[in-house]
Amino acid sequence: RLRKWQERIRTKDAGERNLQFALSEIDRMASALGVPRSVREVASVIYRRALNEDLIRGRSIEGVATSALYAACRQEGIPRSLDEVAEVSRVPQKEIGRTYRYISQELGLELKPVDPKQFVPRFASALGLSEEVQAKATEIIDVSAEQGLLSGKSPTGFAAAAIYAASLLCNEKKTQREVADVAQVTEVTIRNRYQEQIEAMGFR
Amino acid sequence: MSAPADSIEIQNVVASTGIGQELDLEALADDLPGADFNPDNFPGLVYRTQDPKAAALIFRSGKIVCTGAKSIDDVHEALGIIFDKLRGLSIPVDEDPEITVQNIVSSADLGHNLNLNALAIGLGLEDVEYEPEQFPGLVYRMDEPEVVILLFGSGKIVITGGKQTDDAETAVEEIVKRIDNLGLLD
DNA sequence: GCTTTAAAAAGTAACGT
DNA sequence: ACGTTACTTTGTAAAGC
Repeated sequence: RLRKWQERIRTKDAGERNLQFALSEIDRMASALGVPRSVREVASVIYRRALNEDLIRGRSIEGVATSALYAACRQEGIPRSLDEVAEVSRVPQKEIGRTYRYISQELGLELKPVDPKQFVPRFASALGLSEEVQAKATEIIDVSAEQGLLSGKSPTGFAAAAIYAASLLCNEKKTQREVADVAQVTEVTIRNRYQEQIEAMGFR
Repeated sequence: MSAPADSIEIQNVVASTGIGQELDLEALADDLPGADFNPDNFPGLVYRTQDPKAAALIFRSGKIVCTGAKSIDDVHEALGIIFDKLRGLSIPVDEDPEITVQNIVSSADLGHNLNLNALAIGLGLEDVEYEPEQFPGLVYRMDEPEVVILLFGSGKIVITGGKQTDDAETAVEEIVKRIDNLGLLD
């Protein structure tokens, strides 16, 4: 009756407010990450799909919104690392990763593993490196991945090492620390990947 | 020729049982040397056996979980030790409590490096979870037998979720077939 | 969902020296 | 630049929040 109707309206209003909140959060995080409007739209679509499929029950709105944005970046070919996404979200990285795996599975997103090459332009320009270095880093990634060195390795660490190696080869040297900072990996990881990659390239 | 199935090693067996008798865990914690009991953290009392090495979680209801054993025989041996310890404390324990194996974790070596990127696509993205930013292993859920396999670039694998001794062997033979059919066994 | 227990795989990280 | 320790993932039961 009246009470039931009021509750429906209240629920509908609450749902509407939650959706608006999620979409505004996606917008805020997307701006902070500097991703184009198209990615925000893809993220919104993923979030609405998750909402329609009732995937938010038992999860935080912000967690699903962040994961939707992370997924959208990957789908559009301009991935952000979980670290980078977690920096602009109020949700812990671990929860973002777990929620991403869940919605990705449930919505059948079937996203391919992140390609380290997709980080090269962004990391290289943040370091002020030339197109030549970017091309070299891309080549190093292709060659070492073909030789099976990529399996199990973090895409950001793999890209960081290739950029470090390329900066040396092109006489535009950046320190391991500088590269590590923009890629958000440790110098140890860059060192380890770098050693394998220069060997794969036939350098030594 | 060493078949991958021959490299299978059981690493951990989880089993549950019960003594058919309620327990006073506070008293048991005092009477069992080496027992860990922190009811604020967890309702179970933790008791470790040395030979065979295993850990038991003992609950107020008398139900017991045994984990860490390297074989099903070790599970029975470790629980036998615990049953006798309890009887030694004048606690009545059922004659021959039923022991149910809940999970067997095994490792194996396929003997070839694996291209996990190609494998993720080949095995089917819908059945695979491969997020190297979060974990270096590819997670593959197999329906028959119903187990989960973790595959690594080195070709080493982990099989978990099985309840029968031969689940791991069946799973290894099956995954080798599937990988080979994809032409991804180098 | 979480809490605890065990074990493997390999990568990454954070300590201390 | 080492070495050590510890965390990530999978599965599983138990009692209770």
